[in-house]
Amino acid sequence: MADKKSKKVDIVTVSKAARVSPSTVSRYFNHPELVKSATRKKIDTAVRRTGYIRNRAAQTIHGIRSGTIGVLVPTLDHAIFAEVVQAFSDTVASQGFTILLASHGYDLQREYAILRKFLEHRVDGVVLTGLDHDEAVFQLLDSQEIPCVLMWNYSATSRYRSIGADNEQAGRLIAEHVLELGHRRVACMFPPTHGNDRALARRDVVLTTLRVAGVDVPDEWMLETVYSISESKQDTKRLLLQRDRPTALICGNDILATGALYGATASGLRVPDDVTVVGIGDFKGSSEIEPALTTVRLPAQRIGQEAGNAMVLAIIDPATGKAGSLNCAPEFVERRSSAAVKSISELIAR
Amino acid sequence: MADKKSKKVDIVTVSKAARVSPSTVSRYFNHPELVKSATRKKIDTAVRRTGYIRNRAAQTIHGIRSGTIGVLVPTLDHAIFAEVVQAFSDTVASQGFTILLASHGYDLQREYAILRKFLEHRVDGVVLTGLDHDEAVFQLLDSQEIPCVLMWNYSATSRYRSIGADNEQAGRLIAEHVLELGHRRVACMFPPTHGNDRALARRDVVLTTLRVAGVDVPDEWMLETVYSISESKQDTKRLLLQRDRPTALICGNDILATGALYGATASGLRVPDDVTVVGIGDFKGSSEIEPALTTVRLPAQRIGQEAGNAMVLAIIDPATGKAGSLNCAPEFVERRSSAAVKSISELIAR
DNA sequence: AATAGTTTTGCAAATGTTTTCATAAAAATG
DNA sequence: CATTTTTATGAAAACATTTGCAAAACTATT
Repeated sequence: MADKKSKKVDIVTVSKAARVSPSTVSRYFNHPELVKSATRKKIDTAVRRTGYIRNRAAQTIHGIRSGTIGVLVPTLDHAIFAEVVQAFSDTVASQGFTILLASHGYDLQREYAILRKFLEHRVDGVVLTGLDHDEAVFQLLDSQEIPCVLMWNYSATSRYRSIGADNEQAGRLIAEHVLELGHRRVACMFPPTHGNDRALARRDVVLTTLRVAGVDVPDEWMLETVYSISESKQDTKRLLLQRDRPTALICGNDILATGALYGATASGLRVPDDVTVVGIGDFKGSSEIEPALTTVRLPAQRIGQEAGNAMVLAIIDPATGKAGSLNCAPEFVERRSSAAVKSISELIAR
Repeated sequence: MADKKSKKVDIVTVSKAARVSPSTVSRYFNHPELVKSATRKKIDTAVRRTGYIRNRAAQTIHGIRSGTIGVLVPTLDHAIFAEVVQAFSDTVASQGFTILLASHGYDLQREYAILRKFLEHRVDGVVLTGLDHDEAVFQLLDSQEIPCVLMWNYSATSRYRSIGADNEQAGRLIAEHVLELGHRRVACMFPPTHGNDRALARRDVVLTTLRVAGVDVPDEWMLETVYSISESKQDTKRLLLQRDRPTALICGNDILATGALYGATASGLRVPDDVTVVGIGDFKGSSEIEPALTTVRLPAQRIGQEAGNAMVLAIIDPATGKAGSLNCAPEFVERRSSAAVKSISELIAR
């Protein structure tokens, strides 16, 4: 099979080989029930002999769906996004869709450019990460009337349908846990919030929750640390080596928390006896690390699936598909890295 | 901008708005130097006013490149693949290409189906992961005369151009290190090798290198463990809790090694004093974990970039672009998780 | 101002499909 | 067996572009 002088084989090549008209070949693919089974057989062998592969580009200009979905993430380098994308991709692939993937590296200008490129490819739908986007992005989306879902974060009031976890809830859960354990001297470590509404939402709510409970985080305990285990390990060591150190460290995500755990160990401190460390995310490995990390689970896989299903529905049935946002609720997970303050150390600290 | 009754705006809508012919609008995009700057201006505002977005599908049927590259990985759920894909994507994006991404989950049948789908979309090139693929896949590729690179692994004799690291070399490096440290009682932990030529190559060469040095790995020390920190932690605990335990554990990748490190800690053993643990990969976090992991670096980012550059070159200049395979050499990285056997424990063991 | 040369533009054909409509073939009905 | 109904096929138009060619509009040269 698959020779035919290797010159471009199109639907008319096939139709000649099968001695039928091009229309019939087209029908063979799109409405096989309309073609007699004898003809079907002829075409079948012709397709095989010629090695014909359908040309979706040619279909697409007839207003037929392209079968692609544009997925735009900040980066794939954070395992958590990779996990979401993987789940999304699997879900839509089972319905025959392929994803066009691009990342903007937290640069909102690039996001607009990439979106345009997606639209040039006539994607059937678009998935964006997070709630905040450039106004131009939203306007472009509006003008194209194309299904769009904002994945990863949830907000009841998002401009487009959002499917994801409520970051405020996640932040509140972890802050409340730390408070319940009796900690009053707490430090925070969050990633840079520029162009990152997830991190911003989490940080704000953590701080507010603490403040409401009468706990203020001094500036020098308010760390802004880039998403990296090594940076976080460094910063944690610096933080904990001071004589006047916090009894708890709340990290904006589990990567930072992992680095913090390593940093504490490297400083000769025991977690949770000397210091409590908590994260947000429940990434892979968070449950296995020693000590296992107390965190809040953001159900990445479920989010990817739900978003995938929602997207496919919106594409194949735009009427029904316009349903609302979906909160894949974060869930507090208590493990070994957090413990109640020791009354003695608390006393000494005063 | 961007209204125009929101009905389909195509190149003729624009041409009418600008009072020129469709051909001129087409030229404006494809050969701007051929259109007078006054006309260019007119078209420019018309495009803006109508909110026109080019239709790549319509271009593609003229044999013009689609501007997409199909990328096929086993899964995105392994951070290392995500990293490679990210680097690849960034590299080709800077040249105007977008990637179509799909994963086959180590199922070679699916790989063929996905490749076909890529070809239906008329991708300009295809990237496959690893060296081993179904014969049907290669034949399809042959018949389509489409640029293809095998990413992640290197082999001088691969059927298509391969750009990646030499896994045998990686395996040899780590095995030799363990031997040099004087270990004779060594265990191995590798992922299932079915459909995974990377893992297979590594395991084989590790075993051979050991055997040549007179070290045989008994069956019960030959662990097959799924790619997962928790599984690996479990299996390691089981392995190390036996009274008769190895002095070194060679892991097929850093994820397994990470789990092994946790497992050792959880068993109350110290690394490297009680047992040496080494990995392959140098994943993110491997240098920060306590103790820092001795491993072999597979330069994921570089591989992604090189593959991206090679692919773009092959697409825009098929003549020159046919260069050979590229070995992004693995590099031994000694850190804290490995140490020479203690003579005493060695004596006892004998 | 006429001519030649150059730049800019438009017309029409081509690209690989799908789809509507009409016709031909087959099956069902009397 | 003739007629009607149903089913299967083909012809041609449509889709959104690009491009080769020729005509038109400028510029430069005399």
